[in-house]
Amino acid sequence: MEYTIQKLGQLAGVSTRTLRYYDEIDILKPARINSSGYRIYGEAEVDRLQQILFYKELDLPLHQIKVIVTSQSFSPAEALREHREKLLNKREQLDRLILNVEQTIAANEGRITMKDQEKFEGFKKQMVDENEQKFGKEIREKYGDQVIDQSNKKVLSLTQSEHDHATKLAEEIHTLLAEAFKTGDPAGDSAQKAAELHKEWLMLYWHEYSKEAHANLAQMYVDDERFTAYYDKEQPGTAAFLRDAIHIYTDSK
Amino acid sequence: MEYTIQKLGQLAGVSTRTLRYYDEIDILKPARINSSGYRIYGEAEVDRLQQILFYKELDLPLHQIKVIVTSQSFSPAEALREHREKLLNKREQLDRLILNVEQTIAANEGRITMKDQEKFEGFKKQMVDENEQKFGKEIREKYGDQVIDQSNKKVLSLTQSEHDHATKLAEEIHTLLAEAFKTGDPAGDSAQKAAELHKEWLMLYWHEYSKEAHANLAQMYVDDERFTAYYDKEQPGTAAFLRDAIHIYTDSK
DNA sequence: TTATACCTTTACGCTGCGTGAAGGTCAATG
DNA sequence: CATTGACCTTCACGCAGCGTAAAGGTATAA
Repeated sequence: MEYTIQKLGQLAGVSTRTLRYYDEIDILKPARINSSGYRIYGEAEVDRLQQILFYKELDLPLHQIKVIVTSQSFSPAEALREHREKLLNKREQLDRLILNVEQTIAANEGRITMKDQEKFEGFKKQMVDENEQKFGKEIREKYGDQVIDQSNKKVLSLTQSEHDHATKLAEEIHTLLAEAFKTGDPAGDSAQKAAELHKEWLMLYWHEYSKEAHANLAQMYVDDERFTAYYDKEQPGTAAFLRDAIHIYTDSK
Repeated sequence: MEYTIQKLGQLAGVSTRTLRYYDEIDILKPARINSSGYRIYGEAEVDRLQQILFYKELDLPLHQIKVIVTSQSFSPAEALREHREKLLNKREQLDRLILNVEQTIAANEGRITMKDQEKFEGFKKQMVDENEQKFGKEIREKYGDQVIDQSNKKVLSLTQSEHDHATKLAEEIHTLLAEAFKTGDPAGDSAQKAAELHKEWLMLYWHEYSKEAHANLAQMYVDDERFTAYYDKEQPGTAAFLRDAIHIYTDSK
């Protein structure tokens, strides 16, 4: 059985333009060209087109489909698994997006309040930027680009309620820490509670938690004067106290 | 505070190319152009850019964002709600896709078995095409384009297991119907069971079920010789019998 | 003065076709 | 036999949202 371009198109449910395009990008060539220059397709081409359409339904890009169908020895399993990962990521992202859209609708009938949403968005970006400027190079050297990029991405993808949560946590930590500092005991209840909240706070920004990283960060609070200044603002010695509390906390777990 | 293009880009986390593009499509114009032809942005532009980026995070297309930010009176709520619908559809589609990919991986280590998958895909398309050719015009006139397009889309998006299910159902219906026909009683147990299975089968292809539509279809089985031929193939009178059974079934519900 | 880091416009590239335009071919019809 | 209509062909632009040169002007510090 032989098919002209339109016949094949009808059979498979694709346009003639699509078939010409597939010819152009060498993913499906006609079996032969007749004396008038018409494209003639045979059974083999029908089979191949069906393969192509099958993978296309799985939303694979054509250049990948090309690899799969042109090298018959190639195993599509790995490509599909990889593709599956991408789809899962896409869905996660989509879920976040939907949540954000819904929150926006609910909050303001869709209108951004300059005082809130905008500041919020601006704030997140500013935060990432500031962090980059302040600590970018050294932290990137220490932890590698990937870790930092992931963290930045996580910050930017925080929803407003998550961000509010982080802010509240930071306040609680501050209060608790001031209280604990008075007792002078980094192993005490309030100090340990502060360390735990600090871990919770961290997990909003880091994509994975480890005791070691947490302990390291605590040490950095003392080593780096920019951090020290932040924590010692009201009570000198608070940064060191927090470090001790965190170290006791991470050791005890 | 005034910003050059790069400053603004850094502040907001977008490329200079993006800002030039936004200028080009009239979505964000600089406050002024200085004597050297440089774009100079002010606070108002920062605000506007933040709005734009906010909506962009919600994945709205730029032309829609343009409408929202250029007409300050316009309420974004409806646009967002509409957008939300699209996102939800997208997620549904994505879920189907993931399921299909996973099934494919599980079934064959990703390789298509020509005898199964291909036939399957081909079959679905053939089915839709055949239906279009046979009944397209009259059914479209009767039920409207939308209903038919939706139904066709649903058929094409069936997963293999759903399709297998449909096939099994069709077989069961046939067997049951032949059995019931012998009793001659369309209100009997087996005939009513057949009608119920027929409803279940239908719901795989129709995007919504109604008793009226089901009853109408049953009548069509008798009125239209193409259907009648199909059901009466082994036992003349089966189509009418099925119609009666379905009518009793839909009336009793 | 020169290096370097900015800035400008212009324009092609990417994906997967849809949609003409301009022009041949084939089969049936007046 | 010429015309009609339904095919076919090859360009080639358009779509979204920029990335990425290329080619050249400008600001600033060494």
